[in-house]
Amino acid sequence: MDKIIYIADDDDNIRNLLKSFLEREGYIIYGFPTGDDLLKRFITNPCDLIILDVMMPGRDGFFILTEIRKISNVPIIMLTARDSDADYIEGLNLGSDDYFTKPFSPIKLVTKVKSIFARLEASHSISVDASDSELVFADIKINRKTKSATLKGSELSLTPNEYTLLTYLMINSDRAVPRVELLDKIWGYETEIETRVADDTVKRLRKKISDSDARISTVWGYGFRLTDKSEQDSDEGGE
Amino acid sequence: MDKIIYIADDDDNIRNLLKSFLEREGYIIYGFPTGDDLLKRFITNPCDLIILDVMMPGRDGFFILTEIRKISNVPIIMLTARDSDADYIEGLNLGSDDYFTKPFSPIKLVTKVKSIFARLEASHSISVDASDSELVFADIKINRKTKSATLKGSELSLTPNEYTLLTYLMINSDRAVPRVELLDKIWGYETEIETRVADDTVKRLRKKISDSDARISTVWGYGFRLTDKSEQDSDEGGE
DNA sequence: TTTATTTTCCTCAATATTTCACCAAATGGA
DNA sequence: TCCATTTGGTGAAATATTGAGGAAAATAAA
Repeated sequence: MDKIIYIADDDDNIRNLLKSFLEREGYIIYGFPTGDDLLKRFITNPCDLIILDVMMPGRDGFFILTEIRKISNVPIIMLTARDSDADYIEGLNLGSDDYFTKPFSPIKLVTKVKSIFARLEASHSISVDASDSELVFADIKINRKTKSATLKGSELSLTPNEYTLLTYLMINSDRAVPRVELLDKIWGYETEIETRVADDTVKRLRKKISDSDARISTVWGYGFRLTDKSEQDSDEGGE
Repeated sequence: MDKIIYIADDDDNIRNLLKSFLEREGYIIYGFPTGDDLLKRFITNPCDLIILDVMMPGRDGFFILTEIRKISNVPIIMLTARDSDADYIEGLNLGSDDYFTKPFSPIKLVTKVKSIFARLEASHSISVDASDSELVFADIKINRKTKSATLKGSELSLTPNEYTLLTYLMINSDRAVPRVELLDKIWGYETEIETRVADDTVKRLRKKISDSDARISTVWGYGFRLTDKSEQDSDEGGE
């Protein structure tokens, strides 16, 4: 019911325009001036649909689209000022659900949004957002709606950075995450900056989840990876 | 059912023409000679639809349109003597729902008005009174029809802002609500403004519901969330 | 108008969080 | 083995966020 939609567009007018039209339909809208802002927020607070402008300061809509597609299959609608087939194809290939060329009719976009949700409902995929809102790894659970994390059922009190970092590691628990990627996604450092903030946060996080079966293991010279103690016994308690 | 429509146009003939056509459809019509008059009235007495002439003495229709859009999503139809694409685009971008160029057919305008209302009805939008008129969380009840709140059965006397804030938190009791969302939805601040009015209202509200099982807990660096003292151990939201 | 109520602003204090500096320990390569 | 580099630990400094009290401003009521 309360579908949440994120919009990234550097043009305030467009953002507010879409916002007012979509809010009138009962959706909850958040606007972001850049795709990076949206992406960062999406990691900790997934939404039900995304509207992305292609031309934006910072990294463009196609880049953000691919980044989001790595971690979610949330419906994405692209907006562009240009009207070339190449763009259209690229957007669709990268995984966008639809494509609007500016200037566009807000009414039509609203209609599209509604039809996307209707399609999802129809395919009775048991509430798309529900599956996204809870993350589980070993004995750790994260409820992204309430922004809370629990370890063996009891509340883990995490700070904002710790929460975001753990969330990101859990989304990507199938791979090792490079340190620069964490600095990019969580701290927004796009260039290589000499900083150990990520290590600091990992350090504190490790302390807080020390009772867990999950651990944040170091990938030397690269980054970190979530691992599960109980699945490690191949070379420990083997005998 | 009795939809109220405001019309701003400096031309008496147009106003009366539209008035008679729309009244014949059962709508209640108020005419204003300038957009400023309409805006002033709208602030205290919102209506269900607005028809705005672009060319008017005082501030023009586009200006009034943006002003209204800051505070409301009410459908707006623009009228203009000019017939340029630029106008059309600007009107749509600023958030008008449709656009008529003088001279226009009153019949078509009536049709448009009806279709706008039909669309709103169809989208079963979460109009304030639509779904649940009564909200309950722990020992707090809110009756949205009478705009009253009770705690363990006895009347809670809330000020307008407190009432709105509590209502919003109760509607969204399944999730943490960011501060910016409150500022947007309740105070209408679209951009990020350095203000602590939300905290102030939360402060006063907390004092008033201090005897309740419900509490407004802060989500550090993010916002607030309604929680229930009596079920602190496991708080898995349904969705 | 005056008065009462409500809202916002302001400042300070109390916390919570993040970052940094320094050094010890661990790692991988020659 | 040594050496350069990376990582982890401790603790303290620098930042940020929130809460409380009360004053000022705005709003509504009388």
